Amino acid sequence: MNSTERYNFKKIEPKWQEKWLKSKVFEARVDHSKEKFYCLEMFPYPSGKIHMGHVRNYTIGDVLSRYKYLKGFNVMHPMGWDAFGMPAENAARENNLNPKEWTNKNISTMKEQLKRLGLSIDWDREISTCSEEYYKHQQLFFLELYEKGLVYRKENYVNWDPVDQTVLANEQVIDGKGWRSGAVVERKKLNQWFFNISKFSQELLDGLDDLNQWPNKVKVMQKNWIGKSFGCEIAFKTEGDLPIKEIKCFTTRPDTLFGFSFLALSVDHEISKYFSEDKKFQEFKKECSKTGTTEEAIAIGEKIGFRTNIMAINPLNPSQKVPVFFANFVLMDYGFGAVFGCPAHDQRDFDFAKKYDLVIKTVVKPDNEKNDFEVKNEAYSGPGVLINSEFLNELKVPEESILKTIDILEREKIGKKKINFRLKDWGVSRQRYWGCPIPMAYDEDGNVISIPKKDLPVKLPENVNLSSKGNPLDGQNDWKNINIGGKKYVRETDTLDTFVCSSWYYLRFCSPNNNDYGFKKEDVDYWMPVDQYIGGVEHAILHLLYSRFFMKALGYKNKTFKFNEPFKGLFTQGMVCHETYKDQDNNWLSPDEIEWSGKYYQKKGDSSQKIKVGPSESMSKSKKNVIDPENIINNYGADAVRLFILSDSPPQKDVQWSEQGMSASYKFLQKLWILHGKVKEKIKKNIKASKENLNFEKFTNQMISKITHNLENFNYNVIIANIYETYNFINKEIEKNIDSNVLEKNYKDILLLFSPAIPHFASECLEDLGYTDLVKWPKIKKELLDEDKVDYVIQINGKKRAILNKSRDIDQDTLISAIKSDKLSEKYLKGKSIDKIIFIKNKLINILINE
RNA sequence: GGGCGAAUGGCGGAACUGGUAGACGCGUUGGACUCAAAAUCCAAUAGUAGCAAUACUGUGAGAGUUCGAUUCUCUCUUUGCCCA
Repeated sequence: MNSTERYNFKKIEPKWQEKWLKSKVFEARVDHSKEKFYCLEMFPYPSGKIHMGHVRNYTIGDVLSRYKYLKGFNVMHPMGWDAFGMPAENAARENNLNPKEWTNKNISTMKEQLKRLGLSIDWDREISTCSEEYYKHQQLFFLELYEKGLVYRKENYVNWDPVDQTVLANEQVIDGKGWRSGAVVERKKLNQWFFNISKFSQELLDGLDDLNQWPNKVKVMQKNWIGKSFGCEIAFKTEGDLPIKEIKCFTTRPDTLFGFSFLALSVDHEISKYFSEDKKFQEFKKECSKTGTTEEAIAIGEKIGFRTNIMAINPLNPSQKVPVFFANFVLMDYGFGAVFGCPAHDQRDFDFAKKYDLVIKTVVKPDNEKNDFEVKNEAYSGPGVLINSEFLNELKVPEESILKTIDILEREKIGKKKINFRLKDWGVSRQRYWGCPIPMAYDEDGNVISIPKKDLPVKLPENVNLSSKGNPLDGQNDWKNINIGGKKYVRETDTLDTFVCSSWYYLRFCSPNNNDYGFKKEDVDYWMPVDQYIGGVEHAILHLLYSRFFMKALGYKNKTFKFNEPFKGLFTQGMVCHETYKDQDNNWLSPDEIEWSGKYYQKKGDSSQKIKVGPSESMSKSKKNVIDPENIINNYGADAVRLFILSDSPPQKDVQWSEQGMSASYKFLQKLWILHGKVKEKIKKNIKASKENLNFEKFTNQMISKITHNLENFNYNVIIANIYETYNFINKEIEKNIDSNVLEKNYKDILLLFSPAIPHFASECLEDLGYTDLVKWPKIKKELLDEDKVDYVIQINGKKRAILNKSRDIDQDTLISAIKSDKLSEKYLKGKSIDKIIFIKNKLINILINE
């Protein structure tokens, strides 16, 4: 090598990538003599090309894997493809392709792109969820869960797109219309398959306590999603001309029962059937569906009700009878689809009562109010004391009041203590082609049977007409009509939600080639749980909760895993953002359609078109603020991209893409390369010296300590700063006379410290010095960390006045006399008396004087 | 509406357990090299005053605890994210 030669990543990066692949250094094998480390990033959806979000996600994971590898762990760092899903089906329909071909083509493109990032992946473990080899195991799991009673079928309301003849997920309904067809979405009852995730509500909640390596915010989100509430089930007796004698409600505030002034029902409540002939009720129902059924619409929208002729009786005060309403703010999903209204202490009930002129009776007063306190302009939902509640008066709200009231209700057999969860069962049926077939069938009477396990997998048929309306599998008569044991059956034509595929892929990575079951127990026992899982926070709830559920469901009843939770550590990285640009007609422009004129941005080659620069937002195709990683890697190389994507922000926060930052990272590697040449030359000179050695050793040692600490804490942006610091230091120090042996040893350690972030570069430099097979993370020499001289901060009355470099471990008096002999004394202490001295060993002294 | 965070130079961000605020990078300015530009190198860069040494102010605002607060406590403001 010649030090004047530029660092040629185009030659060097492919060289190392090939080397790593051929020598299988990243191949993971069960080895009980070593401690394992399972590093997993959320696997990508093969949409076509990788994007910057992937680059960031996988770079973060790679830094960690490489570090753990050097630390001596047996690392497993696999990669796969979340390959089923709608985009493939849509793309295939639009371009008249086969989803499988489309998907596999994307996979091979993206795989090549990922390889060019130099990731330390064991590609022998690659899996794809759309392969039979994968989904056949999933079908078996489905049957196992079915046998355990964790899978069932029921009728449920869905968002139905009447044009596309399909079910839409909530997020596919935009302003009440289908995202693709634009048709007004209907509510429709459909038979669907469900996973009984709510059976594990309490377990899923309790499990969160043990996940101390998860971000707190994710745990809080899951906790809220599970939504445990403690309360009471109350049966209200009713009067009226309907054959209904009581209505059950769930409430978390039974203590406000004396403030009861109406009972509100969901329009889907079973009682609604008695009103099916009532035109006014039908109109009301229609009105309700306009405002939408999401809780958001309900919270913001107007509360409306439909008054029935039924009256409900207050169980604690039978002389009180209140009207029963249907109301748009009650959801059938929550409790029993019925709530009792206490306007004084619930804002929603308050608004409703005002509108329909209902009684507002105050039953809770804040502690600092008198007994005649009355709720006036808004509901009071805070703590206090019960009033106007007869035998409940003076109970403390909420500590005493709720439990005491429940006791009374239970004694009187009016109510029951109850825990309610918000978490609903997981509907897994999708009326789609490109998914895992559900291994079930129906006989002529509609009775369900499961496909015999020996007949698995239920393969997806290949040549399917995707342009038909509705579920393409419905039209596949050859495929759908089957014969089991001489009897005719029709296959289930729905496929599984793709979240099912991603709920167990982390297990498959442990035994990717095991043919007769989804995994091998001994593999899973060794590798699981995932030590570090890395991905976007957008999966904080669904994917992570489903995976946790799946683990528990597989272990339920028969199998026991050595662990309860699939992901021991979780890290959620931020998004990659970029400025947005619009021309004067408000059309989005991509960064390469614009240029800097010297004063403002203009359209390339058109100085008359001034560009409006918008805020930096997450990269998205619709806003055209996307930077294609492939171009960037071609121009700057993988290490430079890794360096930049790590450098600018802490990994858990959003990072702002900048061209300048990117090119600075590239230039830095060039400088580092030149420096490497200088160091190498110095090493070759075989200098014997001792004078400056300690300096270099101390610095290296400090860097080992800093970078190790920062790696352990995901401060990856600081690691990059540490690399720059190291460059600055060596670049100055190298001018001095350094012993060649010492230089070589320490510089080798420094290159090792660099290698998780910029692996190609570091490997090349190490090889250039003759180090080819290094798997040892440098150790800190404790004795070098302690300097024999220490900077003491000298404060006078809490203000920093000087820094004195004195011997380590000196006592207070020695330091004081040193200060007194310093010019400091003349300036600040002369003629003043010292009141008090605060002395912190090896750090600081604070002298308090009389001014 | 509820929950959880965040707020530090022109910008992104450092600061281990309360103990030198602003590491590192970007940008900007000045200089060197060059016929010139780019690239590269050197230097400066929180604010105010000053030629300077230096002094004072300063981590969203206000209070509190402390010898000492970016860090701990309370109130407020702004903002982000999540559930809706």
